Amino acid sequence: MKNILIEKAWRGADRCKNCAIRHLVLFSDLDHQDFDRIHHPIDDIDYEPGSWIYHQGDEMPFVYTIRSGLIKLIQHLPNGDRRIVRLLRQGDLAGLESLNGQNADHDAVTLDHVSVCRIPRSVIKTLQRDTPNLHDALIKRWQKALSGADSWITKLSTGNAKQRVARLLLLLDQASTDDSFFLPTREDMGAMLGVTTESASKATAEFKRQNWLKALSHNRAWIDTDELQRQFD
Amino acid sequence: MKNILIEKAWRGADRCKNCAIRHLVLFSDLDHQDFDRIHHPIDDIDYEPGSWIYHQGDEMPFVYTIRSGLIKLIQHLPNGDRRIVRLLRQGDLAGLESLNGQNADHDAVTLDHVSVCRIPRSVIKTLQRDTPNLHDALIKRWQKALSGADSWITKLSTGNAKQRVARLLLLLDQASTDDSFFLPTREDMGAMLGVTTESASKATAEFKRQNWLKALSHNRAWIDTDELQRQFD
DNA sequence: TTTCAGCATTGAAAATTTTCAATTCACCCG
DNA sequence: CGGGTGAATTGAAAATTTTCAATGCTGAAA
Repeated sequence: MKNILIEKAWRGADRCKNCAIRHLVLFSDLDHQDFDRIHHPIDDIDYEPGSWIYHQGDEMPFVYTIRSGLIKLIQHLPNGDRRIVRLLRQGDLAGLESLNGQNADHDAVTLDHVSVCRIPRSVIKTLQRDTPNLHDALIKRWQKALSGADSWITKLSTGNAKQRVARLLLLLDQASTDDSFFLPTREDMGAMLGVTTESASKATAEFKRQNWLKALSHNRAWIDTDELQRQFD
Repeated sequence: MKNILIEKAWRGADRCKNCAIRHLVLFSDLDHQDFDRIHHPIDDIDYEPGSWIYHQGDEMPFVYTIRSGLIKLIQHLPNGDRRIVRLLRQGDLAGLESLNGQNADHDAVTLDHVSVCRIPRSVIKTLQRDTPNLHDALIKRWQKALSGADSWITKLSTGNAKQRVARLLLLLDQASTDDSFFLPTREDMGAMLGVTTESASKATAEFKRQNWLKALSHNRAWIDTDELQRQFD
């Protein structure tokens, strides 16, 4: 049994070396020698849309590199209110707080089909001791998460409902590689913006009427970025 | 001239060794040998209330450990709107983004009398190469900043104006060591909560009428935490 | 093809927030 | 002690958002 696990571990680290998106993920700067230090299984996992990766309060033995797809981080208030506080996409890390031994700060829920690479905390800890490159990579993730959180406050939690929806659409569009982008449900939009589902819907519908937003296939949309920017900046 | 600077540098590092709040600041885990690596001046600086420590967009050659006092981080939107996105207090780091070579993400403005310890980025970079302890300390600061940002979103940017004001007061009270706490201006409260100055004022005044909030000396207040929690949680 | 379930949209009334214009308050200064 | 200044508070009207209920739309299942 032990052998099987170790075998799996090595396969895991080997996969990392040849990972197609390695330049985007956590191990981009490691060299071959570094990989040889990894003695714990790193697994690729796929999730259906709407899957819970972990729950707020869970113990966190893993950190997750997102290979593809979109994840929402939900935080609950004692009174039952909840906000989506961040979206994670390719190259981001979910469960950063595990590295400090903390329990999960959020629910992590997939918005579409998501593929992650699940890394035991112990692997990070081990590598951290000897590979400065990993430090830098981690610091960069932390920095990115933090500036994401800041702009979530200034862009998505400030101004009236239409402004917020416009800024959310612009952010989603900007983060997308092609010219369409993921359009969340109105309920999720509301939870991101701190407004009701109906308010999110009213703003969205208004933008559609103005032809500033066009729904394409399921969950995908296009926007007139210039016009939205001009109107709501 | 060079000698003067180096002399100053040694004095700086020496001060750190004997710093009264060293357990709270960035260098808590360094040993004597580590301090000997510091060859750049670390200065103690005091600021009057309302001083700008740096401006959004500034190049950032320093990171600042807060020894005492309270700092607001302000972020501006292109349209001129602005939000206070975080408060920093003893032991927190301002200008984290400097460590990635980025320009300042915020204005940092003192709310009361503030004393900081200004550390050149180069010192951190140098120490980082050789002292794993500093890594951990940095990671912890980042983690704290991030979870602060998250709860800013869920607690201070969600719900109606009264709820937000109540949660802000509870946070300020909780962070305080004695039984009074720093009560910001209504304008700053508004900028923290994403509501107008008047809305912040109306909620605050209402709490005073209910005797859930009492203004003490200038800028200091007391709250009935149980009652505020029960009412607005 | 029809039906159904789950979103999305809409409308109207109620509630909240903003806006704008006074006051009022607290404190500093001469 | 009186005046003056900046912040805080208040009130009323306008604007926005929520609430609640109804209706529409779309894709998947039968």
